[in-house]
Amino acid sequence: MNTSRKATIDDVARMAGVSIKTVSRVTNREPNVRESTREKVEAAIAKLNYRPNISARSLASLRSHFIVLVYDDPSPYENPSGGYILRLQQGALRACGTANYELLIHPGRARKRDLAAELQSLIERARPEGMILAAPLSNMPSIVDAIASTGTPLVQLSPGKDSANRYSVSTNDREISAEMTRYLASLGHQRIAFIAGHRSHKAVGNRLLGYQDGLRDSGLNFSERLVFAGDNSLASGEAGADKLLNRKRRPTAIFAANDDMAAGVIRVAARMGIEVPGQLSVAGCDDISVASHIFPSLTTIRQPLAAMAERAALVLIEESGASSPLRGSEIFPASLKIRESTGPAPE
Amino acid sequence: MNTSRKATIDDVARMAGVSIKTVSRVTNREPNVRESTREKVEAAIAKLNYRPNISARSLASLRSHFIVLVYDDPSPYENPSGGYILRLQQGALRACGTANYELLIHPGRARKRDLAAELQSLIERARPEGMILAAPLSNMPSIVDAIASTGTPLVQLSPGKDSANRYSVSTNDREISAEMTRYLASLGHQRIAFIAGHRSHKAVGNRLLGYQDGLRDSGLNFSERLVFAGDNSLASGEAGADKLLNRKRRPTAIFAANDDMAAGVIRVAARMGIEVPGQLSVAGCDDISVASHIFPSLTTIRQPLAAMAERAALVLIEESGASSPLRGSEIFPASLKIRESTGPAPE
DNA sequence: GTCAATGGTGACAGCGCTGTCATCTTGGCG
DNA sequence: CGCCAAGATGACAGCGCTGTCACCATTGAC
Repeated sequence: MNTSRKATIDDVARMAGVSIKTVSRVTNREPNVRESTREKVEAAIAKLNYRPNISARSLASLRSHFIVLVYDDPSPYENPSGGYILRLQQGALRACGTANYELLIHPGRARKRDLAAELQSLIERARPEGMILAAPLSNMPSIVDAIASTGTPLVQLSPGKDSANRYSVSTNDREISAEMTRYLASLGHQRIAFIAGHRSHKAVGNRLLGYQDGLRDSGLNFSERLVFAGDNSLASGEAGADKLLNRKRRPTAIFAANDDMAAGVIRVAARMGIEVPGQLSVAGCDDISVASHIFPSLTTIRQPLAAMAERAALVLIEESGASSPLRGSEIFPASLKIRESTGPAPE
Repeated sequence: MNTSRKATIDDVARMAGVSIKTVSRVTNREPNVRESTREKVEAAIAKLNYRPNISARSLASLRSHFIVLVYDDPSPYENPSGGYILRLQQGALRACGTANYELLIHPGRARKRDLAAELQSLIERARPEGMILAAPLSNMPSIVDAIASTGTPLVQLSPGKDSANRYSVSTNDREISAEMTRYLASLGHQRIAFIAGHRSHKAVGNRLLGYQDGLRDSGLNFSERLVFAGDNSLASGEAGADKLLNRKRRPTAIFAANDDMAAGVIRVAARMGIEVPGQLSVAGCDDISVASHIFPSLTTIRQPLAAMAERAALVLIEESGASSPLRGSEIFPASLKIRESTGPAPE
């Protein structure tokens, strides 16, 4: 439309016949503006197509109107299946969109020594109003402390210790993993193996506990020999499957702590000519896109990632300005997603 | 460390015994600063751990020091495999990182009527220095024009018409698709089917042309009957496979215009008991994470998406401030990624 | 009818930086 | 040794907005 200069608050004020402060009050929904005045101002805003300049606003108010989502930059050889992060982004963006905030995404490399310093620098330069920290970064004390020390409100997307002075949004990993295990047991499986994830990922650790709970609930014994220590990667899932499926009494079900590893199991089974789910049931966790794209499609656990991230962003936006540090925790329950890869145990 | 007030340019100037303008010169790498002065200032910057405030800088300079990456928000039922976008993000972020820029990601819904208005509003509020538009948004004139009308530098991540006053970074879709087709022909395949993508996606359209080129190069005839019109989704790949594989003389190779559809073909083949690649070769395009996670892993075309986005960001950063509008185009060649899903034609 | 209490509004000083322009140095050269 | 151009530096006015505080206009209580 117009390539000319953008309207400023002065233009609006002049047109509406009020002071710029009153315009500011209207755009910020502050109280104490007479209805008729508000309407005049809003008309001028509409006519001029005025948008407050974000930089000026941030500078003047010390509120930047944006938050940062930080996650571990998935290195190509580790976990290229981006469903996880994308869903987090979607959720956070949803919250930002309705509140007129912007989202800065910031992939950090957990392996990098100075990620903490890097984040501090980002905070100092840009002054975000809050940060959302995704797992596994959210489990790393050095990162968490670095952010906390700047006073930036922080929401961790991982199980939080209630004691801590933090806010955390997480899912019921342990309970839902127990449920998955019980589900497999209810199909008649007696030897249910588990491929565990990387140690540093706390949520993934909880899944092992849930697996054990589920076995106990179903009257099955836990055996170390049915657990393989993976590292979240497809390759480690294949390695685990190789080992577990070549045992003399092989498991009839394998529950992997994430979908990448479960996909690895399915690949090995296909290569070995083991029918899934006829001879082997496979379950994963996370419901990343791969889960529904492979054959047989993967029974898995769907975490409400987008909802969790949305909530995290909302907490930051709402509490922004509050003086007391954020604390508390919320659990968003996950659900089983039964697909093709699980079925009754073979005779 | 310090929870106290952040250092400002005044603090640095005072400590270094120079004016704030000189500090500004140093942080912006402007010429005409004596070496010894520069060192004094840098020492002060280091000691105070000073970082220029982004908002203040944007406000004063009208340069926001950030660029926006806009892409079509993948609706859950359309293409949940985020490898595409994630790789674009990685590339753009790489360029931003080295240049000390920030990246704002902005998923828009192509289906939404007012995406153009939404982007204009974003531009007016935040004044990005440039925008990177990913396909298929980059093919939509309404979007492109809306951005162009604001004067914001724009790089399209899709084949550009040379005539246009735009900058585009794209890949050699047509040529590489021809190469894939020739590769399949070289394996002895005579009936090579093609599952086309959604019309609106220009790059995907080019792949059909490439397929035809490849057939011709290999002395094979093109037949409409071997082409199925998909829509980029897994489901449409399954539908295409269903149709193609139930023909009396079924194809021995299927080349799908993207990996989601190729994954669909593999799923259908597995369900029908057709061996891949023994009885059917399958090739995809994009090399999203799914490609390597399924069994058999997918032969596909790998586009240098990250490199393309990195280049796009770099163009914007470098040209930012230039008065003449950005124009030109670059081609980043893709490569075949031969994996398990293709093999010699059956007898 | 007077006086507080409250609601509504505006003047003005920054927020931390960069652009402009004036001023002061320096070094090269006749 | 003096002069001038180029190099180096600083003073200062904003960028467009919000926070503070002062002020005026109502209103209701007495």
